[in-house]
Amino acid sequence: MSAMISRPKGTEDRLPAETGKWLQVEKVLRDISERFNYREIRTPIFEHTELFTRTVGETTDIVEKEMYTFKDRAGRSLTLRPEGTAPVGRAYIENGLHSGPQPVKVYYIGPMFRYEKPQAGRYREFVQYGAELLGSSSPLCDAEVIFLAIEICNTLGLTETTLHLNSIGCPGCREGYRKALTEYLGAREADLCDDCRRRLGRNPLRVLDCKNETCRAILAGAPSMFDYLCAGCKEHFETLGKLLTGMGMTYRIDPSLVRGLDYYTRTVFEVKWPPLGAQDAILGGGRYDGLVEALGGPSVPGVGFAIGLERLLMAVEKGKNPPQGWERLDCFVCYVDDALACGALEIANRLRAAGVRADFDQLGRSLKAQMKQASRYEARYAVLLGPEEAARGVATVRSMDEGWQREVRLERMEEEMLSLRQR
RNA sequence: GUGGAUGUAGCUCAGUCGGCUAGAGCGCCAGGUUGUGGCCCUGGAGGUCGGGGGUUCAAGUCCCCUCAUUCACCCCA
Repeated sequence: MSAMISRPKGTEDRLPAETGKWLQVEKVLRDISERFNYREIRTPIFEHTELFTRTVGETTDIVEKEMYTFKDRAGRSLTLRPEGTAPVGRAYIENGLHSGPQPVKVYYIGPMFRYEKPQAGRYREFVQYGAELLGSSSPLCDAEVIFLAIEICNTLGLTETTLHLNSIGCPGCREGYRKALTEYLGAREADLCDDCRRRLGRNPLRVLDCKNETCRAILAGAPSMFDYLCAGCKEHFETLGKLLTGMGMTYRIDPSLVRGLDYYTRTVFEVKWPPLGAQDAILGGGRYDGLVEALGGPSVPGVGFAIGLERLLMAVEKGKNPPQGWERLDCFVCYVDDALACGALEIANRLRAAGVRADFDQLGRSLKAQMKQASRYEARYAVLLGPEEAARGVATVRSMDEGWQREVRLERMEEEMLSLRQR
């Protein structure tokens, strides 16, 4: 045997035993999205690197150290997408969706890639579901998108979630706040942790969510973003709050919620599910009014969020109605000697054509072993085909659950299995 | 990038103070029943003890290095 090749760090094989659960969760996501009138969009897995450096931000962790960037054979710099919003913005412009009816409401499900050190709930290849609403700056949209997110969680049985909400203002008022914060922190620079001293020069807002104790103490007296919000941003935030409350939703205003992507404006939010442990944010999102323009399109606002499906699935499995993810086989066709293998294949194929989930032995095993296999597939029924029955044009149908068995004419087999399956 | 934990059969794990040919349960294959699954019984296959080096008469066990996995920090989904 040659040396074994293992999967790359931070990736996962999804085996048949679990893909059923994924399909179930994905189906819920699609159904709810369509009900909210979001349509699926599929964009490339890789994009020009600049798409992300321009929108996500040069100083963010994602761009600084987490991107899978490579040169193709023609020397172009490409990047495996680390997130889904910028590609949607690009596609929106490139396909002229801004010239069609607004708003544009889309969702996606697909793999994202970030070069991080893996741990529980964090992978280098992970799957995100995302919903994006472009073309309106109304807080109604923020509210709808957040409601959609919570609706997904509730439908999947995740009721103990907490919604964290904040406003980071527009570029205008954020600049004022940034100055004030930089000034305040600059005066206390010596007491900040190493990380925060570095952040101070590059991206001072990031100091806000530092967990270091002394940094937190310093931040307690720091100026608050809320005092610097312009009239428009303030009104937007307050209206959103009223809308959420009106929909019966509870949320926590969390001034430390900053989010690690530069394109966010005004609303940012996160939904956490504490039982998950360290990586307990199952979804996050916000408003991005400058994104489309930054990509060379018209000035079009947008708002959206993304769910990490691995985390969502971990939570759902710990939650109230975990997906079972395995469907029983309807019928396993057994044959008594090799000469009848062809007959078994024919019966199985006829059942399949009739819509019955059917299989038969392909290893030439003993009848006993075939029955065992039928058990392993959790088949509801076994069909036994022996020489005597074959000669008489019948086969034995056995209920694997109840143990009874009876003869059925071969030409009636589809009909019989279909009606048995109804029970 | 930093720190901790763990690497023994397909899976979950025992393996004492360094000492025979490295074990169990589950799973897999076969037989017990020449045409019948689950339960039970019997047998079988399956291991470079992550890899490399060192100490020793002797290493799964001790030491060093390395790789991988995992958890946490950072950050995020």
